[in-house]
Amino acid sequence: MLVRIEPTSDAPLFEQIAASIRSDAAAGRLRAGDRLPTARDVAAALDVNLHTVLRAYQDLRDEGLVDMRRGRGAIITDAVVALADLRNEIDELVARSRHLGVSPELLTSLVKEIAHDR
Amino acid sequence: MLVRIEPTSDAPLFEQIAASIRSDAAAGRLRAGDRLPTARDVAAALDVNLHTVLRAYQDLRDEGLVDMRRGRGAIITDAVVALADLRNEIDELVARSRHLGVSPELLTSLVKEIAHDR
DNA sequence: GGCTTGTTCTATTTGATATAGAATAATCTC
DNA sequence: GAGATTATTCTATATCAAATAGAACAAGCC
Repeated sequence: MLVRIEPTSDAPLFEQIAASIRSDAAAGRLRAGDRLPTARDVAAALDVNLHTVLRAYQDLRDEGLVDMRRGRGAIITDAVVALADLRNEIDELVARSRHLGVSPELLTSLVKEIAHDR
Repeated sequence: MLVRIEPTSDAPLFEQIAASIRSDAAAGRLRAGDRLPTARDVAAALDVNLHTVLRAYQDLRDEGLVDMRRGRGAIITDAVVALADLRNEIDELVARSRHLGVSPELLTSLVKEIAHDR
């Protein structure tokens, strides 16, 4: 499994790392029970600090996508199944939003608000 | 029109202001051509800095939801129509996501990534 | 001309980001 | 059980972006 970051992107490193893994999960390239590479390995491979990778992993844990334990590493949870199910619907929503001329920023902001309300 | 902020929320003020207006727009409480209260009025009413309100307004402009010009103020664009159309679909996606046990954070992150990709 | 309104400039404070080192505790392997 | 592995926690620091703030400016309106 390969974690990718964009050196030109202005998004924080830890967000890029998390996004890379989220993306793989939603695309079906990661399955429940799969182990992520250890934070130390990723840090070495990308030449970033261990804490930066762990911050990304912890965000993924907060989202419920991975399970973490010391000595064992980070493991993809069952949430990945639901995620793959949702993926098509998200694609459709994004496509429809684009067709209506609604900007990605506006769509994203609204989904965020509605998802967190109540 | 009433702009609301949550003093207890840890979300930035400008985001709360933008969210309040976005929410009104998506719910149909704002229509194309409607004028937002002037930034100075909102700043006075909420007792926040003028720049904080303008930052919120400028974000809404970047999203395409309002049109701004000096001397005239901030006016809701046609994008509000598409937004009301999308609202139901977003509600459904959020409901389905919740039913599948996917956290709001994970859903939001994924929508953001998919909407901004390509 | 005078008022209103967003825009721009400069400045400061606060918080997030990223890095670093070291100690710790749970888990696995042999 | 011994040792290695791995995430966790703690302290610390340098850098950069976010957020707030005051004042002057320029476009639009009556």
